[in-house]
Amino acid sequence: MWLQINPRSSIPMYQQVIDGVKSAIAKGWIQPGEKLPAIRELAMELTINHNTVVKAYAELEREHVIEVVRGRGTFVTQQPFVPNAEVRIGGLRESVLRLAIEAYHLQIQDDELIGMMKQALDELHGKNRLGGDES
Amino acid sequence: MWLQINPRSSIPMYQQVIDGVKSAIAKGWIQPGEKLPAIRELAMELTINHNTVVKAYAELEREHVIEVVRGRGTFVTQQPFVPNAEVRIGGLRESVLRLAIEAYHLQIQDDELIGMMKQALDELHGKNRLGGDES
DNA sequence: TATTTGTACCGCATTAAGTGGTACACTATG
DNA sequence: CATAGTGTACCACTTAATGCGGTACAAATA
Repeated sequence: MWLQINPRSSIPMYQQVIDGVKSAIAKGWIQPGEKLPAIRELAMELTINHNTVVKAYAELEREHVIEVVRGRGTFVTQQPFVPNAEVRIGGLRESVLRLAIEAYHLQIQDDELIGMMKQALDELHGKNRLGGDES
Repeated sequence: MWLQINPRSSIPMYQQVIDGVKSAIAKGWIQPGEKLPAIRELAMELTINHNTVVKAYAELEREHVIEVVRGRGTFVTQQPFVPNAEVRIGGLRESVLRLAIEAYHLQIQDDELIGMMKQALDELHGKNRLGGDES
Protein backbone atom coordinates (compact mmCIF):
# COMPACT_ATOMS: atom_id res chain seq x y z
CA MET A 1 0.00 0.00 0.00
CA TRP A 2 1.41 3.41 -0.98
CA LEU A 3 -0.32 5.13 1.92
CA GLN A 4 0.40 4.75 5.60
CA ILE A 5 -0.99 6.91 8.38
CA ASN A 6 -0.23 7.18 12.06
CA PRO A 7 -3.32 7.57 14.27
CA ARG A 8 -1.22 8.90 17.15
CA SER A 9 0.57 11.60 15.16
CA SER A 10 -0.05 15.24 16.06
CA ILE A 11 -0.85 15.73 12.38
CA PRO A 12 -4.57 15.08 11.78
CA MET A 13 -5.26 11.85 9.93
CA TYR A 14 -7.16 13.57 7.11
CA GLN A 15 -4.10 15.78 6.61
CA GLN A 16 -1.86 12.73 6.48
CA VAL A 17 -4.06 11.31 3.74
CA ILE A 18 -3.79 14.58 1.81
CA ASP A 19 -0.01 14.66 2.18
CA GLY A 20 0.27 10.99 1.33
CA VAL A 21 -1.66 11.30 -1.92
CA LYS A 22 0.31 14.39 -2.95
CA SER A 23 3.55 12.63 -2.12
CA ALA A 24 2.62 9.51 -4.08
CA ILE A 25 1.75 11.63 -7.11
CA ALA A 26 4.95 13.69 -6.90
CA LYS A 27 6.99 10.50 -6.66
CA GLY A 28 5.20 8.99 -9.63
CA TRP A 29 3.76 6.12 -7.63
CA ILE A 30 0.35 7.00 -9.04
CA GLN A 31 -0.04 8.36 -12.53
CA PRO A 32 -2.35 11.09 -13.86
CA GLY A 33 -5.68 9.57 -14.80
CA GLU A 34 -5.17 6.64 -12.47
CA LYS A 35 -8.02 5.71 -10.15
CA LEU A 36 -7.65 6.17 -6.42
CA PRO A 37 -9.15 3.71 -3.93
CA ALA A 38 -12.86 4.16 -3.32
CA ILE A 39 -13.68 6.13 -0.21
CA ARG A 40 -15.08 3.24 1.82
CA GLU A 41 -12.36 0.95 0.51
CA LEU A 42 -9.54 3.27 1.60
CA ALA A 43 -11.22 3.90 4.94
CA MET A 44 -11.39 0.15 5.47
CA GLU A 45 -7.75 -0.27 4.44
CA LEU A 46 -6.53 2.41 6.85
CA THR A 47 -9.06 1.40 9.51
CA ILE A 48 -10.36 4.94 9.79
CA ASN A 49 -13.81 6.40 9.34
CA HIS A 50 -15.06 7.04 5.81
CA ASN A 51 -15.88 10.64 6.71
CA THR A 52 -12.21 11.25 7.33
CA VAL A 53 -11.36 10.08 3.80
CA VAL A 54 -14.19 12.20 2.42
CA LYS A 55 -12.66 15.25 4.06
CA ALA A 56 -9.24 14.51 2.57
CA TYR A 57 -10.55 13.82 -0.94
CA ALA A 58 -12.65 17.00 -0.86
CA GLU A 59 -9.60 19.10 -0.02
CA LEU A 60 -7.51 17.38 -2.70
CA GLU A 61 -10.20 18.15 -5.24
CA ARG A 62 -10.33 21.77 -4.10
CA GLU A 63 -6.61 21.96 -4.86
CA HIS A 64 -7.13 20.38 -8.28
CA VAL A 65 -4.94 17.42 -7.37
CA ILE A 66 -7.68 14.85 -7.99
CA GLU A 67 -11.01 14.81 -9.79
CA VAL A 68 -14.05 13.26 -8.20
CA VAL A 69 -16.83 11.79 -10.34
CA ARG A 70 -20.01 10.77 -8.63
CA GLY A 71 -20.75 7.11 -9.18
CA ARG A 72 -17.45 6.42 -10.96
CA GLY A 73 -14.68 7.19 -8.50
CA THR A 74 -11.78 9.55 -7.91
CA PHE A 75 -8.88 10.02 -10.31
CA VAL A 76 -5.57 11.83 -10.39
CA THR A 77 -6.02 15.00 -12.41
CA GLN A 78 -5.03 14.58 -16.06
CA GLN A 79 -4.83 18.15 -17.30
CA PRO A 80 -2.94 19.76 -14.46
CA PHE A 81 -4.47 22.96 -13.20
CA VAL A 82 -2.22 25.89 -14.00
CA PRO A 83 -2.16 28.41 -11.17
CA ASN A 84 -1.25 31.96 -12.09
CA ALA A 85 2.19 33.29 -11.29
CA GLU A 86 1.00 35.09 -8.20
CA VAL A 87 -0.38 31.93 -6.66
CA ARG A 88 2.58 29.82 -7.80
CA ILE A 89 5.30 32.05 -6.38
CA GLY A 90 3.44 33.66 -3.51
CA GLY A 91 2.13 30.33 -2.29
CA LEU A 92 5.66 29.06 -1.81
CA ARG A 93 7.36 32.16 -0.42
CA GLU A 94 6.03 31.59 3.05
CA SER A 95 6.98 27.92 3.09
CA VAL A 96 10.47 28.65 1.81
CA LEU A 97 11.10 31.32 4.43
CA ARG A 98 9.72 29.03 7.10
CA LEU A 99 12.19 26.32 6.09
CA ALA A 100 15.07 28.81 6.09
CA ILE A 101 14.20 29.85 9.64
CA GLU A 102 13.92 26.25 10.77
CA ALA A 103 17.33 25.53 9.25
CA TYR A 104 18.82 28.55 11.01
CA HIS A 105 17.78 27.30 14.42
CA LEU A 106 19.16 23.83 13.62
CA GLN A 107 22.42 25.55 12.66
CA ILE A 108 22.32 24.24 9.10
CA GLN A 109 24.61 26.19 6.78
CA ASP A 110 23.20 27.69 3.61
CA ASP A 111 25.03 25.42 1.19
CA GLU A 112 24.12 22.41 3.26
CA LEU A 113 20.44 23.30 3.08
CA ILE A 114 20.67 23.92 -0.67
CA GLY A 115 22.34 20.54 -1.02
CA MET A 116 19.57 18.80 0.87
CA MET A 117 17.02 20.59 -1.27
CA LYS A 118 18.66 19.43 -4.50
CA GLN A 119 18.94 15.92 -3.18
CA ALA A 120 15.26 15.85 -2.30
CA LEU A 121 14.32 17.12 -5.74
CA ASP A 122 16.47 14.49 -7.41
CA GLU A 123 14.90 11.78 -5.30
CA LEU A 124 11.48 12.91 -6.44
CA HIS A 125 12.59 12.56 -10.05
CA GLY A 126 14.24 9.22 -9.49
CA LYS A 127 17.66 10.56 -10.43
CA ASN A 128 20.82 9.94 -8.45
CA ARG A 129 23.01 12.97 -8.98
CA LEU A 130 25.89 12.99 -6.52
CA GLY A 131 27.98 15.95 -7.59
CA GLY A 132 26.52 19.42 -7.47
CA ASP A 133 27.17 23.00 -8.39
CA GLU A 134 27.22 24.46 -4.92
CA SER A 135 29.43 27.51 -4.59
CA MET B 1 6.55 45.82 17.50
CA TRP B 2 8.46 42.92 15.93
CA LEU B 3 5.64 40.51 16.61
CA GLN B 4 2.22 40.45 15.03
CA ILE B 5 -0.34 37.69 15.37
CA ASN B 6 -3.64 37.03 13.68
CA PRO B 7 -6.37 35.78 16.03
CA ARG B 8 -8.41 34.45 13.11
CA SER B 9 -5.63 32.42 11.53
CA SER B 10 -5.95 28.65 11.39
CA ILE B 11 -2.53 28.55 13.02
CA PRO B 12 -2.90 28.60 16.83
CA MET B 13 -1.88 31.89 18.40
CA TYR B 14 0.71 30.31 20.69
CA GLN B 15 2.30 28.77 17.57
CA GLN B 16 2.34 32.16 15.88
CA VAL B 17 4.21 33.55 18.86
CA ILE B 18 6.74 30.71 18.63
CA ASP B 19 7.24 31.26 14.89
CA GLY B 20 7.43 35.02 15.36
CA VAL B 21 10.17 34.84 17.98
CA LYS B 22 12.17 32.35 15.90
CA SER B 23 11.77 34.54 12.86
CA ALA B 24 12.86 37.68 14.69
CA ILE B 25 15.96 35.91 15.96
CA ALA B 26 16.87 34.47 12.56
CA LYS B 27 16.48 37.92 11.01
CA GLY B 28 18.64 39.49 13.69
CA TRP B 29 15.87 41.72 14.95
CA ILE B 30 16.61 40.44 18.46
CA GLN B 31 20.13 39.54 19.51
CA PRO B 32 21.40 36.66 21.66
CA GLY B 33 21.26 37.67 25.31
CA GLU B 34 18.59 40.26 24.66
CA LYS B 35 15.57 40.31 26.93
CA LEU B 36 12.18 39.37 25.58
CA PRO B 37 9.00 41.12 26.74
CA ALA B 38 7.66 39.91 30.06
CA ILE B 39 4.87 37.38 29.80
CA ARG B 40 2.08 39.63 31.04
CA GLU B 41 3.50 42.55 29.08
CA LEU B 42 3.53 40.65 25.79
CA ALA B 43 0.08 39.24 26.47
CA MET B 44 -1.19 42.78 27.02
CA GLU B 45 0.55 44.02 23.87
CA LEU B 46 -0.96 41.27 21.71
CA THR B 47 -4.29 41.38 23.58
CA ILE B 48 -4.18 37.68 24.27
CA ASN B 49 -4.26 35.67 27.47
CA HIS B 50 -1.05 35.36 29.47
CA ASN B 51 -1.41 31.58 29.52
CA THR B 52 -1.04 31.59 25.75
CA VAL B 53 2.30 33.39 26.01
CA VAL B 54 3.38 31.02 28.77
CA LYS B 55 2.73 28.09 26.45
CA ALA B 56 4.77 29.67 23.67
CA TYR B 57 7.72 30.60 25.90
CA ALA B 58 7.76 27.12 27.43
CA GLU B 59 8.03 25.53 24.01
CA LEU B 60 10.74 27.98 22.93
CA GLU B 61 12.72 27.10 26.03
CA ARG B 62 12.27 23.39 25.35
CA GLU B 63 13.85 24.00 21.93
CA HIS B 64 16.73 25.94 23.54
CA VAL B 65 15.79 29.08 21.64
CA ILE B 66 15.30 31.17 24.78
CA GLU B 67 16.24 30.87 28.43
CA VAL B 68 13.77 31.59 31.17
CA VAL B 69 14.89 32.84 34.59
CA ARG B 70 12.31 33.02 37.35
CA GLY B 71 12.04 36.54 38.68
CA ARG B 72 14.37 38.04 36.06
CA GLY B 73 12.78 37.42 32.70
CA THR B 74 13.30 35.55 29.43
CA PHE B 75 16.32 35.99 27.18
CA VAL B 76 17.49 34.85 23.77
CA THR B 77 19.92 31.98 24.25
CA GLN B 78 23.55 33.08 24.27
CA GLN B 79 25.44 29.84 23.89
CA PRO B 80 23.42 28.24 21.12
CA PHE B 81 22.52 24.65 21.83
CA VAL B 82 24.32 22.36 19.42
CA PRO B 83 22.13 19.49 18.30
CA ASN B 84 23.91 16.36 17.13
CA ALA B 85 24.18 15.59 13.44
CA GLU B 86 21.31 13.16 13.51
CA VAL B 87 18.91 15.74 14.89
CA ARG B 88 20.28 18.50 12.67
CA ILE B 89 19.96 16.66 9.38
CA GLY B 90 17.12 14.31 10.17
CA GLY B 91 15.01 17.08 11.59
CA LEU B 92 15.13 18.94 8.31
CA ARG B 93 14.77 16.05 5.85
CA GLU B 94 11.05 15.84 6.30
CA SER B 95 10.52 19.59 5.95
CA VAL B 96 12.67 19.73 2.83
CA LEU B 97 10.83 16.87 1.17
CA ARG B 98 7.53 18.43 2.13
CA LEU B 99 8.54 21.68 0.44
CA ALA B 100 9.67 19.83 -2.68
CA ILE B 101 6.28 18.12 -2.93
CA GLU B 102 4.45 21.38 -2.40
CA ALA B 103 6.53 22.96 -5.16
CA TYR B 104 5.78 20.05 -7.48
CA HIS B 105 2.05 20.56 -7.18
CA LEU B 106 2.45 24.29 -7.77
CA GLN B 107 4.45 23.42 -10.90
CA ILE B 108 7.54 25.18 -9.69
CA GLN B 109 10.66 24.09 -11.57
CA ASP B 110 13.67 22.83 -9.64
CA ASP B 111 15.96 25.76 -10.43
CA GLU B 112 13.17 28.18 -9.63
CA LEU B 113 12.70 26.64 -6.21
CA ILE B 114 16.44 26.64 -5.55
CA GLY B 115 16.50 30.28 -6.56
CA MET B 116 13.74 31.16 -4.13
CA MET B 117 15.56 29.26 -1.41
CA LYS B 118 18.79 31.18 -1.99
CA GLN B 119 16.92 34.45 -2.07
CA ALA B 120 15.22 33.69 1.24
CA LEU B 121 18.54 32.79 2.84
CA ASP B 122 20.11 35.99 1.58
CA GLU B 123 17.22 38.01 2.95
CA LEU B 124 17.75 36.45 6.34
CA HIS B 125 21.40 37.52 6.23
CA GLY B 126 20.64 40.98 4.98
CA LYS B 127 22.60 40.42 1.78
CA ASN B 128 21.37 41.27 -1.67
CA ARG B 129 22.92 38.71 -3.99
CA LEU B 130 21.30 38.83 -7.41
CA GLY B 131 23.37 36.44 -9.49
CA GLY B 132 23.51 32.76 -8.70
CA ASP B 133 25.09 29.51 -9.68
CA GLU B 134 22.00 27.69 -10.88
CA SER B 135 22.71 25.06 -13.51
C1' DT C 1 9.23 45.45 52.22
C1' DA C 2 7.46 46.19 47.64
C1' DT C 3 7.81 45.33 42.75
C1' DT C 4 8.65 42.62 38.86
C1' DT C 5 8.81 38.41 36.96
C1' DG C 6 7.90 33.45 36.05
C1' DT C 7 5.07 29.22 37.61
C1' DA C 8 1.13 26.52 38.70
C1' DC C 9 -3.16 25.69 39.28
C1' DC C 10 -8.50 25.81 38.58
C1' DG C 11 -12.79 26.01 35.85
C1' DC C 12 -15.10 27.18 31.65
C1' DA C 13 -16.36 27.88 26.52
C1' DT C 14 -15.40 27.07 21.79
C1' DT C 15 -13.71 24.56 18.03
C1' DA C 16 -11.40 20.80 15.37
C1' DA C 17 -11.03 16.03 14.67
C1' DG C 18 -12.79 11.71 14.50
C1' DT C 19 -16.39 7.99 15.00
C1' DG C 20 -20.70 5.53 13.76
C1' DG C 21 -24.72 5.36 11.39
C1' DT C 22 -28.25 6.21 7.86
C1' DA C 23 -30.08 7.68 3.65
C1' DC C 24 -29.85 9.36 -0.98
C1' DA C 25 -27.91 10.27 -5.92
C1' DC C 26 -25.39 8.95 -9.81
C1' DT C 27 -22.99 5.51 -12.96
C1' DA C 28 -22.11 1.24 -15.02
C1' DT C 29 -23.41 -3.45 -15.84
C1' DG C 30 -26.27 -7.17 -16.90
C1' DC D 1 -35.47 -2.84 -15.19
C1' DA D 2 -32.58 -4.40 -11.01
C1' DT D 3 -28.27 -4.40 -8.73
C1' DA D 4 -23.72 -3.24 -7.22
C1' DG D 5 -20.34 0.24 -6.66
C1' DT D 6 -19.46 4.80 -5.88
C1' DG D 7 -19.73 9.68 -4.07
C1' DT D 8 -22.67 12.95 -1.18
C1' DA D 9 -25.13 14.62 2.71
C1' DC D 10 -26.75 14.52 6.79
C1' DC D 11 -27.05 13.59 12.05
C1' DA D 12 -25.55 12.80 16.88
C1' DC D 13 -21.84 11.93 19.79
C1' DT D 14 -17.02 11.89 22.07
C1' DT D 15 -12.45 13.54 22.71
C1' DA D 16 -8.73 16.71 22.65
C1' DA D 17 -6.71 21.21 21.61
C1' DT D 18 -7.07 26.02 22.06
C1' DG D 19 -7.94 29.98 24.53
C1' DC D 20 -9.92 32.83 28.28
C1' DG D 21 -10.23 34.62 33.16
C1' DG D 22 -8.84 34.32 37.58
C1' DT D 23 -6.08 33.32 41.69
C1' DA D 24 -2.17 32.16 44.28
C1' DC D 25 2.62 31.19 44.96
C1' DA D 26 7.95 31.53 44.18
C1' DA D 27 12.15 33.74 43.03
C1' DA D 28 15.00 37.83 41.96
C1' DT D 29 15.74 42.65 42.49
C1' DA D 30 15.55 47.30 44.21
